[in-house]
Amino acid sequence: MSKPPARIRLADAAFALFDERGYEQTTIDDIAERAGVGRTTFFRHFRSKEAVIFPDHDRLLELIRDRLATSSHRTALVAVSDAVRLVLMHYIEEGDLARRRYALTSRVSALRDREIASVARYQRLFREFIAEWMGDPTEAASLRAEIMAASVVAAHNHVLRRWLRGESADPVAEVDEAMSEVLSLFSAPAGEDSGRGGTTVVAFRTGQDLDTLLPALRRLVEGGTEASAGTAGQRHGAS
Amino acid sequence: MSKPPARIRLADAAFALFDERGYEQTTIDDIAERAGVGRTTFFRHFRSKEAVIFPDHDRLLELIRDRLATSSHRTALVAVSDAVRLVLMHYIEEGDLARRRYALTSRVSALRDREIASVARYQRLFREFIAEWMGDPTEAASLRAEIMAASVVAAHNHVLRRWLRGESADPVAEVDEAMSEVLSLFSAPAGEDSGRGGTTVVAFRTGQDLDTLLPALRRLVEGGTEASAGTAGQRHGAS
DNA sequence: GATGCAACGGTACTCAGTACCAGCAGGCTG
DNA sequence: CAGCCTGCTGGTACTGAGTACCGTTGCATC
Repeated sequence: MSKPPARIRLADAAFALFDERGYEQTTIDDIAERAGVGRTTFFRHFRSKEAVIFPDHDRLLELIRDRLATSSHRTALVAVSDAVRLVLMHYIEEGDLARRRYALTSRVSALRDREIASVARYQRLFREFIAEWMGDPTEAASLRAEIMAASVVAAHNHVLRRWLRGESADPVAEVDEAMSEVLSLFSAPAGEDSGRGGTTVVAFRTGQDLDTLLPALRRLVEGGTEASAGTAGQRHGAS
Repeated sequence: MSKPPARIRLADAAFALFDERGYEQTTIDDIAERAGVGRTTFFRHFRSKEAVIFPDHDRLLELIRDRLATSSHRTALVAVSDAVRLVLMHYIEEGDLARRRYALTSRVSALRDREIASVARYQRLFREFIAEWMGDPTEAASLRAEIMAASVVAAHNHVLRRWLRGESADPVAEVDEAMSEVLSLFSAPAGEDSGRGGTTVVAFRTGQDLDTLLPALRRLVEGGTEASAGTAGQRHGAS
């Protein structure tokens, strides 16, 4: 029975001790001692005490970056909502470990903050990707990119946390659903793939009744391209 | 010329030293020494080194909580997008101090993480408020609350950061615009305040042409309440 | 056997944060 | 005036995270 490598022993010892006495009550010396290694060895394998719990967020971030770089989706939002699945998959593969980590981060605010900071890095990556993809440097587009990224991340986190709490049997299906919810939020009122025979109706409110604005509606539908939306109502955002 | 209180002197000294040598290169002893007080006094006024830079996030959070508790808006989203203005106002009142802090948080990742954690607390508050307000414990509603909170916060941060970077002359007007952008995202396809004489058109795509679905449209508009949306198209989310 | 290399353990240090104790000014009461 | 309480202060000593450096051991290679 050869001992498992030090890195594994350290992680195991850390989780065990965190469970037994709590995070703050456990020192690096405690962990190293239980793992049967020196204190120095701990820091050789993990940059910090927190890093034992979040080992490969950096790697995951790189994975996502690659996925985005090589993705060929029709819209930036689809590409992003595809890439974010990598995170979910990663957690699911970790299985029980991810849940133990969740139990810890729920109790220890320092760890929760650290987790949040990691998530913010994904979100930033997404925001930059979307903004670049849109190639529209206006303020409105930039705002929209920000909201899109935030929505995707929020939806993902929602599903992830449900799964971590054991409230979801099929997180993959749920994340699909959540992403389509997000996509529908931002689906452009007109344009995109219009002119393929269907009808796209723009959502708006107006003081006029239906018959009054019907001509404008008809003009919009038959016009095909987005062009003259001014007559029918004020447009919000959207490409 | 009597000296300003220790708390002020400490904050001034801290900012000055952070600018001169950087955040990590400045020790608490340095700050205390320049402020002309003992090390102990520093920790009496600020819980930690980071807290010198983010003095009153807790107070602000309470302010927002109160605002939400006493607000009487028509929808949760309006209440939240109103409450988030408190944050913007607070920063604007701080003026140049807020900008110096921003310059610091941009460079020092530890501070950036801390800032992000604070923002996450607002977002959580908003999420809980919206979820409670909706009173709908279903999964879909919970997801929607999460996305709403994230969108409001993202929109706010976008405007705030623009102002902090000196790119915005009128952040108050911009935040109004940004919030109305968010509101329009989530404006319910039907219902809410219909039947008051205006017209609310539902956004959807369909394979049929406009004339075919016009009767259904008309029925929706005249029906007043939300009821039979099924005939016209598939509905997404919403109350 | 000599060489290079990778992982390890130990010591000593800096610095953030905590705990505890002691001084000192001002206001209040007897 | 004396005594006392209170708020603010400074000092000292401690714990624990994280860093730097050095010496050792084990192992493979030439």
